[in-house]
Amino acid sequence: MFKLLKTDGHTKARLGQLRTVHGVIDTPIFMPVGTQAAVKTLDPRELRELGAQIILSNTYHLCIRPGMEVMEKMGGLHQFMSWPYPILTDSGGYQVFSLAKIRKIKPEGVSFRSHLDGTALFLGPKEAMHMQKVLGSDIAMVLDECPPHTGTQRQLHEAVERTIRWAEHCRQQPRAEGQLVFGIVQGAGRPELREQCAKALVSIGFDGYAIGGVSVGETEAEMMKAVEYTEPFLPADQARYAMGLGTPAQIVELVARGVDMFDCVLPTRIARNGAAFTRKGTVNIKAAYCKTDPGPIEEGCTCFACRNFSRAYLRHLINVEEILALRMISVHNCHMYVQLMTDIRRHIAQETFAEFRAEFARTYIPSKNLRACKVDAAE
RNA sequence: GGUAGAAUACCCAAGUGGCCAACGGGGGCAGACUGUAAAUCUGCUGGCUCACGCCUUCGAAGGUUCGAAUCCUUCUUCUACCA
Repeated sequence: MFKLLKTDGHTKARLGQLRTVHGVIDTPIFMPVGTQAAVKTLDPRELRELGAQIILSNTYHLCIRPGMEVMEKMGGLHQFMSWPYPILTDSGGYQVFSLAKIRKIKPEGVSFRSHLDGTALFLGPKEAMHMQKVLGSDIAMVLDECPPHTGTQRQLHEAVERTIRWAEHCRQQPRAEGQLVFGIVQGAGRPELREQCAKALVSIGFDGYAIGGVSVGETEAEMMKAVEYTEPFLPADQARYAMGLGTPAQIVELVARGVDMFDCVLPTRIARNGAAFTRKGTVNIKAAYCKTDPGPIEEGCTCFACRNFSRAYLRHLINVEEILALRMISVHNCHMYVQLMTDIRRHIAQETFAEFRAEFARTYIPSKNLRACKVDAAE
């Protein structure tokens, strides 16, 4: 259950705690993504050392491999992956949208084919909740429909209607002991749909509310708008979770808009592609200028990678394709995200969050792509 | 000493008269990545403008031809075999 400890005086930022079966987590919080029962390249000890309190995993992927029979026999996800701390599982709604090409949406769920071997699968509210019960996650997500943000008004409206209906069904399903269930607000960039969806979910009543349908190809400005259209309709005494977001700068902005929970593949994915997040922006460790750079990824960082290795060494490891490079940059990036959240919480507690936000916006240089979004936002 | 073969951009390597500034790899450089089908994907990689275009390249020097990396001559270097 969520406990709101403090609300920032100048922004909508909140300080809170969410009690789950496997422990209490502090919000605002970042959840590293462990889609297939592993945060790519990192082991539980490393995750714990860098400060991760909760991780995310994915029902769709675990359903395909190893399958729920295995998960059940192995005693659930925590035991299987040796992570005795909180876990949030996504329902698989996003995967159905993002990778199942041949899919048929029906009132009772989605039939589609596995991206691996084409096996015919069916995922409905009942299946999604049952699998998450088997997994034994601390927080289960309802099955939602996440349409492309470019959808027509009618498509988006239907997706919202279906998402609400499925949410009702999910709510009625049996769940694991103490498992929290979060509803997911859809509605793309349409204020009226966001409002409709949020209100309907709140009236059903969930343990927390997620804002979905973001980071699906829209601009940063549109993404912020989607959150702004949704947040006012979410209860203040419940956790709000922005699904799949975001960059460090976006997270700071979203916290200021009242979001408590985040997950994003960027820190781990970008790490494997040779780039690191710092408080000043991303650093491409592959880049030539790191060739003889004796400094750490980020000056002053206390993560294992920065305490021990130079950029020059990490760049070398990338060049010769040593796996250690991917692990160390993943350690750093996750540490950076987790540490950012710790700082955010401290600043909210000390009433200095507004200043922190302004300073961050001033000093963090986003990538070119995101800079384009900033220009977009200014218009 | 003789015979045969080979020399292509940073490296390997295709190309054997015009469609060649030259396939494809590698390497190098740059960019992308947002509820992970991602240790992935995309672009650039002779020079100048960096658009069109122009200029200099395929061991070296000559030659044949309207036109040569491609044909001929000589030279240089390397490889294999024979002495």
